[in-house]
Amino acid sequence: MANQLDSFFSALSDPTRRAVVERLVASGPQAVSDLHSAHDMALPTFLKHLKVLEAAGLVRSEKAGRVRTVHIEAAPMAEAEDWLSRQRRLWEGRLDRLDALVREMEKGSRQ
Amino acid sequence: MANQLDSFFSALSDPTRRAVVERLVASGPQAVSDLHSAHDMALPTFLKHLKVLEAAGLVRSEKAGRVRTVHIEAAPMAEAEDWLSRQRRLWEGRLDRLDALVREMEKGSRQ
DNA sequence: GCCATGATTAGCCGATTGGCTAACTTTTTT
DNA sequence: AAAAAAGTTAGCCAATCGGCTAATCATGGC
Repeated sequence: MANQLDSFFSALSDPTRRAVVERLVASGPQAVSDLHSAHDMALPTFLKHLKVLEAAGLVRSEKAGRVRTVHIEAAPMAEAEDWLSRQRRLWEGRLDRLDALVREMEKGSRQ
Repeated sequence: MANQLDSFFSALSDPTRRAVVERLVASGPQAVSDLHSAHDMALPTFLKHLKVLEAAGLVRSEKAGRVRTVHIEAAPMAEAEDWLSRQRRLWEGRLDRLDALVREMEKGSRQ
């Protein structure tokens, strides 16, 4: 995937993966099988989701013995949030200017 | 797509579609072919992207004569932004509690 | 009335996605 | 040493995605 935003948004477009992120944020680092236990799918399928999250940089993991522990990497989420809020601010700016224009026109037509 | 967030994030995971959103936010409503002119792909391909955006509720369009004009629908973007910022706040809250715990432990070990 | 313009529909194609099972490896536990 | 637990790898499958061309429809200008 070319852009960072591509893989971030794409990773978050799946409800299983958002649930994993939510759980890691809410309850801290978890083992793969603990995370898996909340989802009704085969483990290899679930592992693929984790790999997508890891490839997007949203999550990291370390293996100790036979247990792999996964934790959130919150920083990249800020990037997506920034994009969205930048668009929102631009959009609100447009509305303000439109507003001003309307007021200007009303003032003009008032005499 | 089941969830609203699914289709929002999925719609925004493509650079062409983000570019369309950016342009509509920055420059206001545009005709389909005006939007298309900025992208090096066949018109039917581009139309599919617009349909994805429209299905996600990020964009609306009206046809007048033979021209279809597309405009942004900013409200749904707030939903994705909210999800992200909620996660960030929860995450920061965890960090704060962790911080407090570390300070507590340091205080304990100090005598 | 005809032609150009703007958009749309239908259908093809290869790559990716999200699911599965089966088989295997590595580490603990007994 | 054997068995159980935790992951991992390989490979299959159907559905979706993002691209294309060709053909069609609808409207506007001449």
